[in-house]
Amino acid sequence: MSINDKREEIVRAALELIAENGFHGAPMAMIADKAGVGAGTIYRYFENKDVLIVELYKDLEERMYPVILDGYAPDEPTRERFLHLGTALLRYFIENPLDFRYLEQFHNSPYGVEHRRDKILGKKEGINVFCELFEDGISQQMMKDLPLVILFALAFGPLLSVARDHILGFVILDDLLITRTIEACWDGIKRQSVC
Amino acid sequence: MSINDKREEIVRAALELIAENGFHGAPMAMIADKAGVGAGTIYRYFENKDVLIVELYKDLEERMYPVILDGYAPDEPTRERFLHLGTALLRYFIENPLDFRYLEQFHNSPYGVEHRRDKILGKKEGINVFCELFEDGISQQMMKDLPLVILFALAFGPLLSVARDHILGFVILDDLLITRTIEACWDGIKRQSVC
Amino acid sequence: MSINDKREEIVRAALELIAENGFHGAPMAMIADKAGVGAGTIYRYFENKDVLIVELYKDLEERMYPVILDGYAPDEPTRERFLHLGTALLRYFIENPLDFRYLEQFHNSPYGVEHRRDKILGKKEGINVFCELFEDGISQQMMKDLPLVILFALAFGPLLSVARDHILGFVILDDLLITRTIEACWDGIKRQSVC
Amino acid sequence: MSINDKREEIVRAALELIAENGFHGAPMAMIADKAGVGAGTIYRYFENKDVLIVELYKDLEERMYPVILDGYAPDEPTRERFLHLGTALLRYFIENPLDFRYLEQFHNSPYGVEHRRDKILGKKEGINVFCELFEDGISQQMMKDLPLVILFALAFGPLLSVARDHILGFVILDDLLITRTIEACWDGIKRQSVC
DNA sequence: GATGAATGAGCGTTCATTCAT
DNA sequence: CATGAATGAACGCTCATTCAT
Repeated sequence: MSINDKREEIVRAALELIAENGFHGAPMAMIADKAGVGAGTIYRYFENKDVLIVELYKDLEERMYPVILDGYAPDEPTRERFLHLGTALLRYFIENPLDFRYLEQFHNSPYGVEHRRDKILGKKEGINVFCELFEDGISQQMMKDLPLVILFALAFGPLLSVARDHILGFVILDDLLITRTIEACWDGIKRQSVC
Repeated sequence: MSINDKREEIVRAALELIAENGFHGAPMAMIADKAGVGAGTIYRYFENKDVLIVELYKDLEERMYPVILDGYAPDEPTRERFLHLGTALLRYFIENPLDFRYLEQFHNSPYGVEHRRDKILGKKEGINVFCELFEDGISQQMMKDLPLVILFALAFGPLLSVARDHILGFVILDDLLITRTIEACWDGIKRQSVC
Repeated sequence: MSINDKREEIVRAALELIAENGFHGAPMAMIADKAGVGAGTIYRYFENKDVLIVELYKDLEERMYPVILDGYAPDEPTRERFLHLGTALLRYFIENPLDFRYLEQFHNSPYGVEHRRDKILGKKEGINVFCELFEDGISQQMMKDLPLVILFALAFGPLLSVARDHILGFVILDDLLITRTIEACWDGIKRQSVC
Repeated sequence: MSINDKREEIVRAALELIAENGFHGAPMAMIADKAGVGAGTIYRYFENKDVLIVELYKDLEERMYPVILDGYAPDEPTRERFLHLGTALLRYFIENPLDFRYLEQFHNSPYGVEHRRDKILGKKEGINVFCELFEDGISQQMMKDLPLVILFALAFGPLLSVARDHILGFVILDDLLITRTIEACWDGIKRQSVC
C-alpha cells in the first residue's frame, strides 16, 4: 500500500462514517478501524479530528468542482449556464450520496458556518463561477434584483432538499425530474415577465 | 413551581442550549442547571436524552403551528394562501431564532431523518394544510405537476436557507425582502404561463 | 462514607501514589482505584489533575504547619527557635515520609517552581516564621549576612537531603543524630566567632 | 558524521530536552528530531528510553569530574580541598545549567534513587575523592563525627539549592557569594571549636 | 417526588517502540 | 545500518444515566 493509499483509506473511511453517523457517530478509533490502520496513524496525516474534518471538506470540494464544471461553457446564455451548473450539482449529489451527506454534516456545524462566513466575507476564494453567473444574471436583468445570498438560497436551497430526499429514498429522481427541478429553480430566480 | 412549570423549564433550557451549542454542546447536567432542577429530575419527564430531543421537537411544532396558521383563510386563492404560509413561516423563524436553530439541528440528525421518514411514509400526522395547499395547487393546475416532495423542496428549501442566512447575519431581511423572497418561491412552484 | 471522607480518600490515594511513583506514575484511574471511587468522581472534587496536585500540596501544608509550630515560642533566642523549627521539620518528614516525598515531587516540578517563584516574588503569603527568624538572625548579627535565599539553602538543603536519605534507608536518624544534624545546619548559617 | 558523532548528537539533544522539559516533556521522536537522526536510530545506541536516561547521566558524570578535579591537590589541607571541590562543583552547575537541571531531574526520579542506592551500597564505583576527603576530615577531627551520608548532605545540600535558585533567577551568585556560600557549607561540617 | 453525587464506558490524543524498506 | 511510518496501549477527561438519600 503506497503512502497516499493510506491517507486515502483514512479519508474514505472518515467520509463514510461521518456521512452516515455524523461527527459524533464517527470516533477516531472507528475511523481507524474502518480504514484498516492503527488509531495513532490518523494523526500522522491529520493534526487532530477538527483538521481531518476540514481537510475532508477540502478534498471533497476538489473532487467535486472539476466534475461540475465539466462541459461548462462560460459564453452560453445565462439560463443555459444555470441549468448546466444546477443539473451537474444535483447529479453529482445523487451519484455521490456520501459526499452529499458529508457536505450537509459539514455545513450544519460550526466548521461549516465558519467556512461560510469566511467565504461570504471574502476571506476565502471559492469557485467564482456561481458568483459570476448570478452577477451576470442580475446585470442582464435576467434574474431578480435580490441580494446574492437570497438568489443562492432560491437556486440551491431546493436543490439540496431534493438531493437529500432522493438519497433518503423519499423521491426517486430520474433525468426528467432532475431537469424539471432545475428549471423550477430557474423560475424562482429569473425575473418574471409580465403577461 | 407547578409540575408543568418544571417540565417547561427543562424544555426551555434544553432548547436554548441545543440551539446554541448543538446536541453535544448541551450535556444533561448543563440543561438541568439552566432549568434550575436536579440532573435526575429530567429523567422523570423524559426517559432519556433522545426522547427529550424528540419531545422538544414536538413541543416546538405545537407552538409554531398556531402562530403560522393565525389568519390563514383556507378559502383564499392558492397563491395568497401560499404567500401567507411562506411569509408566516419565514417570519416565525426570524423572530424565533432559537426555535429555528433547534429545528435545523434536529432535521440534520438521525432524529430528524427518522421523523421525516415516518411523516412521509404516513406513520405520523403532520399538519395537512401544506399538503392540502399543494394538492389543491396541482389539481387546479396552478402549480407544476411535480411530486409533492419536490414542490416542498422548491417552496421551503430557499426559505430555510434564507432564514439561516438572516440569523447568521449574512443578510438582513426586512418586510420587503421577505415578501419578494416568498414571491420568488412561488415563482418556483407555480406553473409558468407561456408568453 | 461522608462526603468529606470521599475527598479524603482521593487525597490520600493520590498522595501515596504520587509520593511513591511520581506524577506520571500515578494515573487518574489508578488514583481512583486506590481511593475506591470511580474515575469520574475525582473530577467532582478537583477540576483536573493539575488542580488536584496543587490542592494536595495546599492540604499538606495545612497539615504540616501546626505540627511544626507546635510549641514554638517566638520569644526564645534565635538559635533555640531555629533548632526548634529545624528539628520539628525534620521529624515531621521522617514521621510522614509520604508527605515528604510528595513535597519533593512537587518542588521538583513546574508546579513547585511556579509556586516558589510566586512566594519569593511576594505574590503568596507563606508562613512567615521562617522569614522572620532569619531576618531576626541577620539583624542581631547572629547569622551570616547573606541573601535570605542562600540562608534558606544552608539551613534546609541539608535537612531535605538527610530526610530523603533516612526515608530511603541510607541512614537511620535517631534523636541524637537529628539534634546533631540540625545543630550542624545552625553552624552553617550562624556567624562564626573568631577564635 | 562518524558513528560516535551520532551518539553524541543524541546525547546532546536528549540532555537539552530533558533538562528543559523533564522526562515526559522529551519524547523520543523529539529527541531524534533535535539530534537530526531517525527515531529508530536512537534504539541502535540505547536499548530503550530508560537506558538512554541512565547513560546520559553517566556521560554527564564523566564530563563533569575532570572539570571539578582540575587543579585539585590531594595534599592540600582538608579545608582547602573542600573549598576547592565545593566551589568547582557550584561553578560547574552555574556554568552548565543544562547539566545541572538534568542532574536534578535524574536524582528526583526512580532512576536517581536506584542509582544512589547502588552507589551507597557499594555496587558502583563513584569518584572517591569526596569520600576520601570526608574520611580524612573525620579522622583528622576537622569534621564533625557524623555518618558520611549526613556530612554529604550538609556539604552538598545547600550547594544544590543555591545552584537551583541561581539558575531560576531567585538569586545571582557572583564570585564573592560563591566563596561565602561554600565557606558556610564548611562551617556546617567542620567541628566547631569551643570558644 | 426531587436531588445531585457517583459512576464508568467511551472519547480524542500521545508516544515508546517496532520493523519493512 | 539507518530510517520514519505505523502501531496500540495508555492517558486525562466528559457526560448520560442511576440511585441512595
